[in-house]
Amino acid sequence: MADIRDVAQRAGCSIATVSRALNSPRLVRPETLARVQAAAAELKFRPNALGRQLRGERTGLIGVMLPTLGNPVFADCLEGIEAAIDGTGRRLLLVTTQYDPERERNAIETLLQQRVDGLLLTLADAEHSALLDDIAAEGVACQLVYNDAPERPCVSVNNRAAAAQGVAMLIEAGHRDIVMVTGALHASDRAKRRYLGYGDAMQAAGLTPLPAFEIDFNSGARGERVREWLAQRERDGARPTALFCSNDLLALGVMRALREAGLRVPDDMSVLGFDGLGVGELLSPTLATVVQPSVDIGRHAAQRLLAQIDARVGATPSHDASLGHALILPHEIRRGGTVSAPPRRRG
Amino acid sequence: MADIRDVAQRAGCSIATVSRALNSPRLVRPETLARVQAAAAELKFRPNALGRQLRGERTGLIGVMLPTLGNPVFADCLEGIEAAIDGTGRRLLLVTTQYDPERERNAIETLLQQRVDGLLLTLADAEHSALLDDIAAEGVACQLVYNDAPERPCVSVNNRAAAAQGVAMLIEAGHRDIVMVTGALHASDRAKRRYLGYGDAMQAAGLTPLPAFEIDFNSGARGERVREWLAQRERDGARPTALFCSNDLLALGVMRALREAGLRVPDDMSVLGFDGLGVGELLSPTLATVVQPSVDIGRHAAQRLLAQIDARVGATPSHDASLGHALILPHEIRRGGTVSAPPRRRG
DNA sequence: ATGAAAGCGCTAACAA
DNA sequence: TTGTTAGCGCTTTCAT
Repeated sequence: MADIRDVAQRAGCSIATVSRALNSPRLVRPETLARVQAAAAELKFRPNALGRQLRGERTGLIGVMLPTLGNPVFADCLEGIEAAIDGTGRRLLLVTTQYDPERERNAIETLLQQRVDGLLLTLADAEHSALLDDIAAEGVACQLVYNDAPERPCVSVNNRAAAAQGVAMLIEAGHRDIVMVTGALHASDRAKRRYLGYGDAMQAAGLTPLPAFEIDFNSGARGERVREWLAQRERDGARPTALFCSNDLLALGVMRALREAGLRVPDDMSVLGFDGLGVGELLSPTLATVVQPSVDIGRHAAQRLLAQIDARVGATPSHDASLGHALILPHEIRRGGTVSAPPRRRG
Repeated sequence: MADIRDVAQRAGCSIATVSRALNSPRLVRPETLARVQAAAAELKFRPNALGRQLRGERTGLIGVMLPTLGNPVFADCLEGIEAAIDGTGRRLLLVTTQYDPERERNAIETLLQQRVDGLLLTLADAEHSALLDDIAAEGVACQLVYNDAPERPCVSVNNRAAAAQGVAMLIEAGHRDIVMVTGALHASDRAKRRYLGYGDAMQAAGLTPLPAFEIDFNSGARGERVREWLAQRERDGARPTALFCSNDLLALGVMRALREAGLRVPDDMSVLGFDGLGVGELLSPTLATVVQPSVDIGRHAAQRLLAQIDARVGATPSHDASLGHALILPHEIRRGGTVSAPPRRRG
């Protein structure tokens, strides 16, 4: 593989000139430029980014850490990120963590070793993460994605308020027995906030919040679990009329379980999701959900990160103060076919 | 940021010893090792991967290029890739191309400049891509993903046979008027092969293959297009009874358009997809589709790539000959609720 | 078991 | 406008 020296030799100039010809063509005489370009082409010279990165101040690398790509909400966000960095000459280093805090630690360390210019992270729990302070201390640009930690640089929706609004919509539709279904609550700060929002809405309507129904997100036997739980509630005469699922994927799984249990949505049970996955609109009935602008979340986070990185040039740390706090994007309630008035009371 | 020299100084040894302590601890006296580790910890030393990569033979970087993450089929594949490289100490450099051949060129060039050890690619059209020969000539390990190019190193299903089998299933169900719906045919070699498979199945049953109905995948007004087309066919008295969509996402969009046009699936029109997206099983009716093992495709491709990379150590090029051809994974027909017998003939 | 020294490929002063 | 040169941080012979 030809290196810059080979090109210099072939073009009959010094390596400095080659470097200039490639990076600042205007600093070199047209004739020389042409010779260099010709030489480079003939030798199929491909600049080694590592050399440049090692030397320079920036690598052009952005580290992205997400829980999983199996949930389209994150894939969508990543599309937004890609869109934002497109044309900036940056590249993405991607890691997924499967919601595992230890993997989060390792991943970040790895990204930092690669000397990324900045980090875009979704953490399992942003509140209790000492990682963030470390990162801040390193002086590496960083934006959280989806985590809404008021005091941190992040881009998200207001999960609590959004959830509350969604549940309020259920209440308005006439529901009083509403249960929130979620993955392991301790594993996600977003789920926790959404549960708080659920509580807010219930109380605001004079209703008593019920304990969340937690099901292991990774378990294959989710349907089974849901059916058991339903049967149990049935026996207790306490079957809810509406389910608020902490995310759309979960909602889809729950709906399937309901179907298998012989319950119709929304006639026997209303279902509300959270995320606003595109597929939700393609179903029939369409999935009612709290929509967060995933692509925009990614896009904005990336834009803020880039601004933060650029600001680091000779700017005082306080200069990017505006990027140091949360950017809360608007959510939206998507009324869908999976929510209707509750069935008339049995008995 | 502390560098290896700082650590050496603090530990009272040379930088060579620090390097050894970090990379081959057994080559250094336990006492020295301890001192180095202590020094590294105290200084929060973080090895600079760029230095190592520039010096060494390998970067540990894998370049991944996919059309989009908006289609879960690729996100799933990426999950498989991640799973395969997990624990190997490699990192992923990710780029999406939106099916744009020019972006493909640039992306690959970029990845090569970063000196990735290997490439995992899904190309718009693998057959007519000179890129691949270039890459092969560079001596960079490379596996195609999803593209089934018999003579290339790739991992995929047999798109033609799989499509034929899916269409055969429609025929068995009693359909004779079957149209294939697809994005721009010229933009994807997979769509082309699936159309060939459609033709195979039709002819095998003594039926005449019909021209494909191509709709712009990126257009927002897809529903409108579908409705127009349907109306047209209606006027001609040639409305098909079944639609074979070249992928599941398209199938979902088409189903929505059908619904909006007042047609019921499967009562008025059967729909068959291709991909086997997980969400397809959650719908009701469940989406009938030709399932490809996306996660496994990714996983296998990554595994083969790693093997190829490892083989490059002092092995003759012919050694990885076994990785130089296609790996065709089994597909599967998922019978779903969106396919039934055709409605009785009108009139 | 450890150290000295030579680069990996590139950029950016500094000189000319 | 161009060339010389000194590294960026690390690994790896080759000595000791």
